[in-house]
Amino acid sequence: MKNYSTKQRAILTEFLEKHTDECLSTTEIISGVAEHGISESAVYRNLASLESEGKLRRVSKAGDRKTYYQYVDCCDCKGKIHLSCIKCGRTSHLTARTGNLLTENLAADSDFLIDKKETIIYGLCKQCRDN
Amino acid sequence: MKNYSTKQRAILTEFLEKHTDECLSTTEIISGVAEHGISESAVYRNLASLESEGKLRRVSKAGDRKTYYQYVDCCDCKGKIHLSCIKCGRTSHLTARTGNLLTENLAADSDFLIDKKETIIYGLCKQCRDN
DNA sequence: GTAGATGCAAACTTTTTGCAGACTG
DNA sequence: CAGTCTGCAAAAAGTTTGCATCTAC
Repeated sequence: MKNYSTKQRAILTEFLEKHTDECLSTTEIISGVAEHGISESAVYRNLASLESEGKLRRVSKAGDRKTYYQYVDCCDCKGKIHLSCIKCGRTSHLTARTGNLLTENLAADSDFLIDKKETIIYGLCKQCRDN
Repeated sequence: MKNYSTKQRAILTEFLEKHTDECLSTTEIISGVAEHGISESAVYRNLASLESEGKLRRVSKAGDRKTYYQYVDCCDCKGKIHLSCIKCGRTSHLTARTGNLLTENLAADSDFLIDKKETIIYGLCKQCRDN
């Protein structure tokens, strides 16, 4: 079963790429692309397919019952662990050095093999901490 | 608005404590306590309240659209970062040493203040990696 | 031409809410 | 007694699915 490149999939992907490293709720995505001509069901089907391809990650926020998605297919993200601010929602990346050190320590301490793509470190970014 | 200690809240808490560090879906929780006499709505209300007290964390699993909950109020969990195996679902803890090192590196690299309670590191545990 | 994808509407599932009665402190 | 919580049933929200039609390759 291969993917056809349809207009709808392109619109959705373009929208997600514009919002790389932001967490978007399903509702936001649906209404964000609706005007360009995609039905709700096509959005759901494409989100599921992008997720299974590993280009999209579903995340949940504390104290909020909605489903959020984050596009993680950009080259910046490759092999990097995400940092996500619980206050402003913005995402950045762990430096390779600290990431590698963590990977090594996890292996040494607990024989645990980290999945960098799935892991998100939550906390406060510099700006939000200062305010 | 203070919490009354009701029979239902006690049943739910006891159930969750029995499954510390496991991820339970809402459905599993509801059916797990139903026989002891709690309505679905009371479960939802108590889950929400435990979550807002920080005793419970909502998590989502890749490729699965359900909502999961993890009880993080046990003393073992205090101040420790969780490791969660994406294959078997079991959870363990990052050693204090590696946790502190990570905290320091995050502060030094990115001025990022980690929230240990919210952060989950995903990957493969020793057993699952070997099989 | 065929495998896939889409839109729509209906079916489901999950979660929230209103309300009267029951319980806690 | 006042403030909360519970169960139930109804409502709302979120997600999936069947089907006829359309599109990509």
